[in-house]
Amino acid sequence: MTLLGERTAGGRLRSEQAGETVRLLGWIQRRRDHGGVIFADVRDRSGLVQAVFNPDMPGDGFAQAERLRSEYVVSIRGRVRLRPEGSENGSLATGAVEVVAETLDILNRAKTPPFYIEDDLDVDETLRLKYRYLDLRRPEMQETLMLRHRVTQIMRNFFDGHGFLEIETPMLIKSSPEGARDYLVPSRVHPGEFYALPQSPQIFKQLLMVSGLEKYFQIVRCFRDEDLRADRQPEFTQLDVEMSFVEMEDILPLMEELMALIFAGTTGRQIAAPFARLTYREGMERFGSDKPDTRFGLELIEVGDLVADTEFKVFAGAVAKGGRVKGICAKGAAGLPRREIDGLSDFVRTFGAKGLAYIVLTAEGVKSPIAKFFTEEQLQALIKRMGGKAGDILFFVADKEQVVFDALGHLRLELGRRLNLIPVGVLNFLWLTEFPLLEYDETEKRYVAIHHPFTSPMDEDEPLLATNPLSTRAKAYDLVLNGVELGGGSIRIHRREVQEQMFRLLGLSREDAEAKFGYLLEAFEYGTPPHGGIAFGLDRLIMLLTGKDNIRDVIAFPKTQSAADLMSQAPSAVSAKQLNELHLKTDIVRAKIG
RNA sequence: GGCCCCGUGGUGUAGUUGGUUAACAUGCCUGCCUGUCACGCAGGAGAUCGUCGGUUCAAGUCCGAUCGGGGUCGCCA
Repeated sequence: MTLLGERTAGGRLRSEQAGETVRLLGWIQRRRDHGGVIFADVRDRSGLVQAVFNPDMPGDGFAQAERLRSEYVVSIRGRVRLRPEGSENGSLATGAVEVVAETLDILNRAKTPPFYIEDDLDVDETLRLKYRYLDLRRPEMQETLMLRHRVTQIMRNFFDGHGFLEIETPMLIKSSPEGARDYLVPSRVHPGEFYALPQSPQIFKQLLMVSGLEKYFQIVRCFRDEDLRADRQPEFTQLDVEMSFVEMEDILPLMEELMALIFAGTTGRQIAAPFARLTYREGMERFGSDKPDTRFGLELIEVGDLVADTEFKVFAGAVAKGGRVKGICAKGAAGLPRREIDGLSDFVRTFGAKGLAYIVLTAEGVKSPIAKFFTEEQLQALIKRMGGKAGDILFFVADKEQVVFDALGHLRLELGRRLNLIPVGVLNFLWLTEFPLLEYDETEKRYVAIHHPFTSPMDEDEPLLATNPLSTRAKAYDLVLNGVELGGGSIRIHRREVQEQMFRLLGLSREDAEAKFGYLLEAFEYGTPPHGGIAFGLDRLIMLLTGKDNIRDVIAFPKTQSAADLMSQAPSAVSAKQLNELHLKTDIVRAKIG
């Protein structure tokens, strides 16, 4: 019998196993040497169990046990027995039993690790990332990866059961001009030319629909060379889905079913379907966001009509210039110190607002730097519209529409956090629909696709493409959970003329469109079924399921904010020989490397 | 690219208005200990205070730059 063949999962031993002979394979979590008897907690993937070494054990076993240190790798053969009465450990799953060692083999010794291998670790993340293989020994990290595995298994079973095919798409693909910055891979065979790593398998999955595969899914790595955030890594994993002959109403319920299965199969939470829906417009007007967190109120309230004719030029002027004035009634916020209110002013400035007007409502009356600009009637009308009561603060932003939404949307979230309005344990799933197809990019002076250039306009809005592109709505949808965008998709364009019109709107010349996307346009001429799909960010989903607050904690080997791997030291310089083979020269002067 | 926070024995922290032996806990090493489980007791080793430069009689402490990490705005179809 091999070691593995007779192995027992130590963390699963219970009193029922008392009397059994077992083989433990694992790591020494901690050794407690009492001179005459030695205890050691043995850790494996399944958990911890206490091994006991007595001086009368056969051979040199006890002498070996005296040499044990943290993280030594051991093989222990012994007998499970109930712990002596009074020495049970209630805080350990295996605390009713212990393994009385008969043999001990030290399979490998270990240096003292740079940090403790235990949960609730309080150590610089730099160190964890440098020694990621040790960090991943910690139970909470292992549980996260196990949960992640369970989620992908549920996904695969689900899609298999619904007749989907898991099909791989290439990782070395053509660079495309739209969207995020590409990661480029130089071609050795084609000097001066480059592949891109996929930002998503978008075009390939559409071509699979052209091919008649009908139902596709893939759990696939995607790459975007943009700056990192707590929830953004340069490489991340998507659940990618595409179906033929579908409309939005086919896709959304299917995804709701999947989400319910995932939550039930991991956290055990039951999820009510169908999910709530909100149009993009409503999301912006009420929450100032296209991914609203609907777990709490503090909705944005329109006051433009009430302030258009007042003496307060900031408000009246904004309305006169076609801008907007909206407010938030912060319930019970009147206790906020002046300094904190001023801080909120700086806060909204980061989102482009020029300032934050406020009215504090107290039992004695209003306190506000802007109250003097309003008549008593105007003031009362404002307070009434906002539903303000004594103890509240009314906040206002007046600006261009997008700035008002953005500033108040973020202010709403910030106030929700500060005032502890966000309930724990609530899961608010929400579909956002009717996104605009396009927006205008001021820096590039052209339209850009909000979702991507392959998204179909809504049927009734198709004529608007020619007359008023910005008001065209898309057959696009996002799934939002508690203010986090889990994923999104759309019904795609499947007719060449419409796709060409789209490219024209995006400022691509006929030649550019042909050069960049000619193969897709041509494919559309060979009988392309109507199709659509969706993609979910797997890492973010796992982050929500595990309650982690950053994406690095749900990825086995993540990168830092500067896109580096502290363990392997990637990226790194390469040899002149490698560069020569790829016909590359850099303008970076650096010390010669090996 | 902008703004903010952090960097002191292996680890987590303290270090006052700049002042001479950089403190505490834990870990590590040695010895003792037969029922611990954050075992206990006794002893010991371990730091050029991220790096470079400046101010000063004197810098962990003040100033500047730089490197590394984190958060965020821009960016992320």
